[in-house]
Amino acid sequence: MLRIGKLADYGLLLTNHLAKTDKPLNTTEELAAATHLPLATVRKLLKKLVDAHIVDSTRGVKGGYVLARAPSALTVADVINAIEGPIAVTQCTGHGGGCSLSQGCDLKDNWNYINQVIGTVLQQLTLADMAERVSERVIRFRDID
Amino acid sequence: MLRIGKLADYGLLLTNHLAKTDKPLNTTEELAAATHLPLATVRKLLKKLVDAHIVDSTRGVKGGYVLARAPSALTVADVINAIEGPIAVTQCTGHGGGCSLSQGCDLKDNWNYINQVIGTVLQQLTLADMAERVSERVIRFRDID
DNA sequence: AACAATCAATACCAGAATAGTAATCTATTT
DNA sequence: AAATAGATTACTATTCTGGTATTGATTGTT
Repeated sequence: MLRIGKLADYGLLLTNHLAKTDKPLNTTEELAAATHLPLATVRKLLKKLVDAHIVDSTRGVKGGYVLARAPSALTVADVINAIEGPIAVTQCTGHGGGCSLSQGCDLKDNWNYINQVIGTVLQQLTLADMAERVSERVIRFRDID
Repeated sequence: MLRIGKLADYGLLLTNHLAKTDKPLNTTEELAAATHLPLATVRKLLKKLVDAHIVDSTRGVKGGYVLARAPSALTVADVINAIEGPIAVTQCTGHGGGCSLSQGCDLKDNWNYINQVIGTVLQQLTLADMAERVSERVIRFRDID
Protein backbone atom coordinates (compact mmCIF):
# COMPACT_ATOMS: atom_id res chain seq x y z
CA MET A 1 0.00 0.00 0.00
CA LEU A 2 1.76 3.09 1.21
CA ARG A 3 -0.51 5.52 -0.44
CA ILE A 4 -1.78 9.06 -0.37
CA GLY A 5 -5.49 9.79 -0.15
CA LYS A 6 -7.71 10.45 -3.12
CA LEU A 7 -8.00 14.06 -2.11
CA ALA A 8 -4.28 14.66 -2.37
CA ASP A 9 -4.37 13.01 -5.74
CA TYR A 10 -7.23 15.28 -6.77
CA GLY A 11 -5.21 18.23 -5.52
CA LEU A 12 -2.46 17.35 -7.93
CA LEU A 13 -5.01 17.03 -10.69
CA LEU A 14 -6.21 20.54 -9.98
CA THR A 15 -2.79 22.13 -9.70
CA ASN A 16 -1.69 20.26 -12.77
CA HIS A 17 -4.55 21.75 -14.69
CA LEU A 18 -3.74 25.20 -13.39
CA ALA A 19 -0.14 24.69 -14.43
CA LYS A 20 -1.11 23.85 -17.96
CA THR A 21 -3.85 26.34 -18.68
CA ASP A 22 -3.09 29.84 -19.83
CA LYS A 23 -6.22 31.48 -18.51
CA PRO A 24 -5.55 34.27 -16.03
CA LEU A 25 -8.35 33.08 -13.74
CA ASN A 26 -10.18 29.78 -13.42
CA THR A 27 -13.51 29.41 -11.70
CA THR A 28 -14.42 26.49 -9.52
CA GLU A 29 -16.80 25.29 -12.18
CA GLU A 30 -14.19 25.32 -14.89
CA LEU A 31 -11.84 23.35 -12.71
CA ALA A 32 -14.52 20.86 -11.75
CA ALA A 33 -15.41 20.36 -15.37
CA ALA A 34 -11.80 20.00 -16.45
CA THR A 35 -10.95 17.45 -13.80
CA HIS A 36 -14.31 15.66 -13.69
CA LEU A 37 -14.47 16.12 -9.96
CA PRO A 38 -17.59 17.08 -7.99
CA LEU A 39 -17.94 20.79 -7.47
CA ALA A 40 -18.18 20.70 -3.69
CA THR A 41 -15.04 18.64 -3.47
CA VAL A 42 -13.16 21.03 -5.70
CA ARG A 43 -14.15 23.90 -3.43
CA LYS A 44 -12.89 22.09 -0.39
CA LEU A 45 -9.58 21.33 -2.01
CA LEU A 46 -9.08 24.83 -3.34
CA LYS A 47 -9.61 26.21 0.12
CA LYS A 48 -6.71 24.15 1.41
CA LEU A 49 -4.54 25.12 -1.50
CA VAL A 50 -5.30 28.78 -0.90
CA ASP A 51 -4.50 28.45 2.80
CA ALA A 52 -1.17 26.91 1.88
CA HIS A 53 -0.42 29.73 -0.57
CA ILE A 54 -0.21 27.37 -3.47
CA VAL A 55 -2.98 29.07 -5.36
CA ASP A 56 -4.26 32.63 -5.14
CA SER A 57 -7.93 33.45 -5.27
CA THR A 58 -9.92 36.45 -6.44
CA ARG A 59 -13.46 36.96 -5.24
CA GLY A 60 -16.53 38.39 -6.84
CA VAL A 61 -17.63 38.49 -10.41
CA LYS A 62 -14.67 37.63 -12.63
CA GLY A 63 -13.07 35.91 -9.69
CA GLY A 64 -11.24 32.62 -9.80
CA TYR A 65 -8.00 30.85 -9.02
CA VAL A 66 -4.41 30.92 -10.27
CA LEU A 67 -1.21 29.28 -9.14
CA ALA A 68 0.55 31.49 -6.65
CA ARG A 69 3.97 30.75 -8.13
CA ALA A 70 5.42 29.36 -11.31
CA PRO A 71 4.86 25.61 -11.79
CA SER A 72 8.59 25.10 -11.52
CA ALA A 73 8.51 26.65 -8.06
CA LEU A 74 5.82 24.36 -6.68
CA THR A 75 6.42 20.74 -5.78
CA VAL A 76 4.37 17.60 -5.46
CA ALA A 77 5.37 17.53 -1.82
CA ASP A 78 3.94 21.03 -1.37
CA VAL A 79 0.55 19.96 -2.66
CA ILE A 80 0.36 16.72 -0.68
CA ASN A 81 1.43 18.65 2.34
CA ALA A 82 -1.26 21.25 1.87
CA ILE A 83 -4.01 18.69 1.63
CA GLU A 84 -2.98 15.86 3.92
CA GLY A 85 -0.46 17.44 6.21
CA PRO A 86 3.21 16.59 6.53
CA ILE A 87 4.48 13.44 4.89
CA ALA A 88 4.93 10.79 7.55
CA VAL A 89 5.27 7.18 6.58
CA THR A 90 4.61 5.90 10.07
CA GLN A 91 2.95 7.22 13.18
CA CYS A 92 6.37 7.67 14.83
CA THR A 93 7.53 10.24 12.38
CA GLY A 94 4.62 12.60 12.52
CA HIS A 95 4.17 14.30 15.85
CA GLY A 96 6.43 14.35 18.82
CA GLY A 97 6.59 10.73 19.84
CA GLY A 98 3.94 8.58 18.32
CA CYS A 99 3.43 4.88 18.40
CA SER A 100 2.04 3.15 21.42
CA LEU A 101 5.37 1.48 21.98
CA SER A 102 6.86 4.90 22.54
CA GLN A 103 9.96 4.28 24.61
CA GLY A 104 11.31 1.08 23.24
CA CYS A 105 10.87 1.31 19.49
CA ASP A 106 14.08 0.25 17.79
CA LEU A 107 12.87 1.32 14.40
CA LYS A 108 12.10 4.94 15.01
CA ASP A 109 15.36 6.39 13.70
CA ASN A 110 15.21 4.23 10.64
CA TRP A 111 11.69 5.31 9.85
CA ASN A 112 12.73 8.90 10.13
CA TYR A 113 15.45 8.27 7.63
CA ILE A 114 13.17 6.47 5.20
CA ASN A 115 10.71 9.25 5.57
CA GLN A 116 13.26 11.83 4.74
CA VAL A 117 14.34 9.96 1.63
CA ILE A 118 10.81 9.70 0.33
CA GLY A 119 10.08 13.29 1.26
CA THR A 120 13.09 14.44 -0.70
CA VAL A 121 12.00 12.51 -3.74
CA LEU A 122 8.62 14.19 -3.69
CA GLN A 123 10.16 17.56 -3.07
CA GLN A 124 12.24 17.32 -6.17
CA LEU A 125 9.26 16.87 -8.43
CA THR A 126 7.79 20.19 -9.46
CA LEU A 127 4.44 20.84 -11.07
CA ALA A 128 6.36 21.75 -14.19
CA ASP A 129 7.86 18.26 -14.16
CA MET A 130 4.46 16.70 -13.65
CA ALA A 131 3.04 18.57 -16.60
CA GLU A 132 5.50 16.69 -18.77
CA ARG A 133 6.58 13.07 -18.59
CA VAL A 134 8.93 12.50 -15.69
CA SER A 135 10.48 9.34 -17.02
CA GLU A 136 13.96 10.82 -17.20
CA ARG A 137 16.44 11.68 -14.56
CA VAL A 138 14.41 14.37 -12.90
CA ILE A 139 15.20 13.26 -9.41
CA ARG A 140 18.64 14.02 -8.11
CA PHE A 141 19.73 11.93 -5.22
CA ARG A 142 22.80 13.73 -4.14
CA ASP A 143 20.73 15.90 -1.85
CA ILE A 144 19.28 13.04 0.07
CA ASP A 145 21.76 11.60 2.47
CA MET B 1 0.60 11.96 5.08
CA LEU B 2 1.60 9.24 2.68
CA ARG B 3 1.82 6.54 5.22
CA ILE B 4 1.71 2.83 5.74
CA GLY B 5 -0.79 1.32 8.15
CA LYS B 6 -0.01 0.42 11.73
CA LEU B 7 -0.19 -3.23 10.84
CA ALA B 8 2.63 -3.00 8.35
CA ASP B 9 4.62 -1.13 10.94
CA TYR B 10 3.89 -3.87 13.45
CA GLY B 11 4.98 -6.41 10.88
CA LEU B 12 8.35 -4.76 10.71
CA LEU B 13 8.52 -4.79 14.47
CA LEU B 14 7.94 -8.52 14.47
CA THR B 15 10.37 -9.35 11.72
CA ASN B 16 12.89 -7.04 13.28
CA HIS B 17 12.63 -8.97 16.50
CA LEU B 18 12.98 -12.25 14.68
CA ALA B 19 16.03 -10.89 12.91
CA LYS B 20 17.69 -10.00 16.18
CA THR B 21 16.83 -12.95 18.37
CA ASP B 22 18.91 -16.11 18.32
CA LYS B 23 16.19 -18.49 19.42
CA PRO B 24 15.49 -21.27 16.94
CA LEU B 25 11.73 -20.89 17.39
CA ASN B 26 9.59 -18.10 18.78
CA THR B 27 6.03 -18.60 19.94
CA THR B 28 3.26 -16.12 19.34
CA GLU B 29 3.30 -15.27 23.00
CA GLU B 30 6.98 -14.52 23.07
CA LEU B 31 6.63 -12.26 20.08
CA ALA B 32 3.63 -10.48 21.54
CA ALA B 33 5.48 -9.90 24.77
CA ALA B 34 8.62 -8.70 23.02
CA THR B 35 6.79 -6.23 20.81
CA HIS B 36 4.07 -5.22 23.29
CA LEU B 37 1.43 -6.01 20.73
CA PRO B 38 -1.88 -7.75 21.43
CA LEU B 39 -1.73 -11.49 20.93
CA ALA B 40 -4.57 -11.76 18.46
CA THR B 41 -3.03 -9.08 16.29
CA VAL B 42 0.32 -10.84 16.30
CA ARG B 43 -1.36 -14.02 15.11
CA LYS B 44 -3.03 -12.24 12.27
CA LEU B 45 0.20 -10.65 11.16
CA LEU B 46 2.20 -13.85 11.40
CA LYS B 47 -0.29 -15.60 9.20
CA LYS B 48 0.28 -13.05 6.47
CA LEU B 49 4.02 -13.30 6.88
CA VAL B 50 3.84 -17.07 6.62
CA ASP B 51 1.69 -16.86 3.51
CA ALA B 52 4.27 -14.57 1.96
CA HIS B 53 7.09 -16.95 2.87
CA ILE B 54 8.81 -14.39 4.99
CA VAL B 55 8.63 -16.49 8.11
CA ASP B 56 8.34 -20.24 8.50
CA SER B 57 6.12 -21.83 11.11
CA THR B 58 6.22 -25.08 13.00
CA ARG B 59 3.06 -26.45 14.55
CA GLY B 60 2.36 -28.39 17.67
CA VAL B 61 4.08 -28.40 21.02
CA LYS B 62 7.47 -26.74 20.68
CA GLY B 63 6.24 -24.98 17.58
CA GLY B 64 6.86 -21.38 16.69
CA TYR B 65 8.19 -19.02 14.04
CA VAL B 66 11.50 -18.21 12.39
CA LEU B 67 12.53 -16.01 9.50
CA ALA B 68 12.41 -17.99 6.30
CA ARG B 69 15.59 -16.40 4.99
CA ALA B 70 18.55 -14.47 6.34
CA PRO B 71 17.71 -10.90 7.44
CA SER B 72 19.94 -9.62 4.67
CA ALA B 73 17.77 -11.42 2.15
CA LEU B 74 14.49 -9.90 3.30
CA THR B 75 13.51 -6.33 2.60
CA VAL B 76 11.24 -3.74 4.12
CA ALA B 77 9.31 -3.76 0.87
CA ASP B 78 8.77 -7.51 1.24
CA VAL B 79 7.18 -7.08 4.63
CA ILE B 80 4.97 -4.14 3.70
CA ASN B 81 3.97 -6.04 0.63
CA ALA B 82 3.02 -9.11 2.61
CA ILE B 83 0.81 -7.18 4.98
CA GLU B 84 -0.71 -4.40 2.93
CA GLY B 85 -0.33 -5.60 -0.59
CA PRO B 86 1.74 -4.02 -3.33
CA ILE B 87 3.07 -0.55 -2.79
CA ALA B 88 0.87 1.87 -4.67
CA VAL B 89 0.99 5.54 -3.90
CA THR B 90 -2.23 6.29 -5.73
CA GLN B 91 -5.25 4.37 -6.88
CA CYS B 92 -4.03 4.49 -10.46
CA THR B 93 -0.96 2.47 -9.81
CA GLY B 94 -2.52 -0.43 -8.00
CA HIS B 95 -4.83 -2.46 -10.15
CA GLY B 96 -5.44 -2.35 -13.83
CA GLY B 97 -6.82 1.10 -14.36
CA GLY B 98 -7.97 2.77 -11.24
CA CYS B 99 -9.19 6.24 -10.63
CA SER B 100 -12.65 7.31 -11.65
CA LEU B 101 -11.15 9.59 -14.26
CA SER B 102 -9.83 6.52 -16.00
CA GLN B 103 -9.30 7.56 -19.59
CA GLY B 104 -8.07 11.08 -19.32
CA CYS B 105 -5.65 11.13 -16.39
CA ASP B 106 -2.53 13.02 -17.39
CA LEU B 107 -0.71 12.03 -14.26
CA LYS B 108 -0.88 8.30 -14.45
CA ASP B 109 2.53 7.71 -15.98
CA ASN B 110 4.16 10.05 -13.56
CA TRP B 111 2.58 8.34 -10.58
CA ASN B 112 3.85 5.05 -11.86
CA TYR B 113 7.31 6.46 -11.99
CA ILE B 114 7.15 7.96 -8.51
CA ASN B 115 5.82 4.70 -7.28
CA GLN B 116 8.68 2.82 -8.76
CA VAL B 117 11.21 5.14 -7.19
CA ILE B 118 9.74 4.77 -3.74
CA GLY B 119 9.37 1.04 -4.20
CA THR B 120 13.01 0.75 -5.09
CA VAL B 121 14.05 2.66 -2.02
CA LEU B 122 12.10 0.32 0.20
CA GLN B 123 13.43 -2.68 -1.63
CA GLN B 124 16.98 -1.72 -0.91
CA LEU B 125 16.48 -1.75 2.82
CA THR B 126 16.92 -5.21 4.26
CA LEU B 127 15.94 -6.42 7.69
CA ALA B 128 19.63 -6.62 8.45
CA ASP B 129 19.88 -2.91 7.71
CA MET B 130 16.88 -2.16 9.89
CA ALA B 131 18.43 -4.05 12.79
CA GLU B 132 21.22 -1.47 12.75
CA ARG B 133 21.05 2.23 12.19
CA VAL B 134 20.47 3.08 8.57
CA SER B 135 21.76 6.61 8.70
CA GLU B 136 24.53 5.97 6.23
CA ARG B 137 24.51 5.41 2.54
CA VAL B 138 22.56 2.20 2.54
CA ILE B 139 20.42 3.16 -0.37
CA ARG B 140 21.98 3.06 -3.79
CA PHE B 141 20.21 5.07 -6.38
CA ARG B 142 21.92 3.91 -9.49
CA ASP B 143 19.37 1.13 -9.79
CA ILE B 144 16.41 3.41 -9.80
CA ASP B 145 16.04 5.18 -13.08
C1' DA C 1 -4.51 -43.07 23.86
C1' DA C 2 -5.31 -38.86 26.01
C1' DC C 3 -3.90 -34.37 26.90
C1' DA C 4 -1.74 -30.07 26.38
C1' DA C 5 0.65 -26.77 23.63
C1' DT C 6 0.83 -24.28 19.65
C1' DC C 7 -0.27 -22.75 15.03
C1' DA C 8 -4.40 -22.16 11.34
C1' DA C 9 -8.56 -20.32 9.68
C1' DT C 10 -12.70 -17.84 9.75
C1' DA C 11 -15.86 -14.58 10.94
C1' DC C 12 -17.20 -10.67 13.37
C1' DC C 13 -17.30 -5.91 15.50
C1' DA C 14 -16.14 -1.11 16.64
C1' DG C 15 -14.07 3.07 15.88
C1' DA C 16 -11.72 6.16 12.99
C1' DA C 17 -10.71 8.30 8.91
C1' DT C 18 -12.04 9.54 4.45
C1' DA C 19 -14.82 11.25 1.01
C1' DG C 20 -18.62 13.62 -0.33
C1' DT C 21 -22.71 17.02 0.39
C1' DA C 22 -25.45 20.93 1.72
C1' DA C 23 -26.46 25.41 3.27
C1' DT C 24 -25.27 30.00 4.35
C1' DC C 25 -22.30 34.05 4.33
C1' DT C 26 -19.12 37.53 2.20
C1' DA C 27 -17.00 40.12 -1.45
C1' DT C 28 -16.78 42.35 -6.04
C1' DT C 29 -18.17 43.87 -10.47
C1' DT C 30 -21.61 45.90 -13.48
C1' DA D 1 -29.18 46.51 -6.40
C1' DA D 2 -28.40 42.33 -8.59
C1' DA D 3 -25.67 38.72 -10.15
C1' DT D 4 -21.52 36.15 -9.89
C1' DA D 5 -18.09 33.80 -7.55
C1' DG D 6 -15.41 32.59 -3.59
C1' DA D 7 -15.39 31.54 1.98
C1' DT D 8 -16.95 29.05 5.78
C1' DT D 9 -19.11 25.73 8.45
C1' DA D 10 -21.50 21.78 9.59
C1' DC D 11 -23.23 17.38 8.57
C1' DT D 12 -23.49 12.56 6.77
C1' DA D 13 -22.38 8.27 4.90
C1' DT D 14 -19.28 4.91 3.63
C1' DT D 15 -15.18 2.67 3.67
C1' DC D 16 -11.04 1.04 5.94
C1' DT D 17 -8.42 -0.22 9.64
C1' DG D 18 -7.46 -2.25 13.70
C1' DG D 19 -8.73 -5.35 17.06
C1' DT D 20 -11.19 -9.61 18.97
C1' DA D 21 -13.28 -14.06 19.54
C1' DT D 22 -14.10 -18.78 18.24
C1' DT D 23 -13.28 -23.06 16.54
C1' DG D 24 -10.26 -26.36 14.14
C1' DA D 25 -5.88 -28.83 13.09
C1' DT D 26 -1.28 -30.61 14.25
C1' DT D 27 2.35 -32.40 17.08
C1' DG D 28 4.93 -33.61 21.21
C1' DT D 29 4.52 -35.63 25.96
C1' DT D 30 3.01 -38.67 29.49
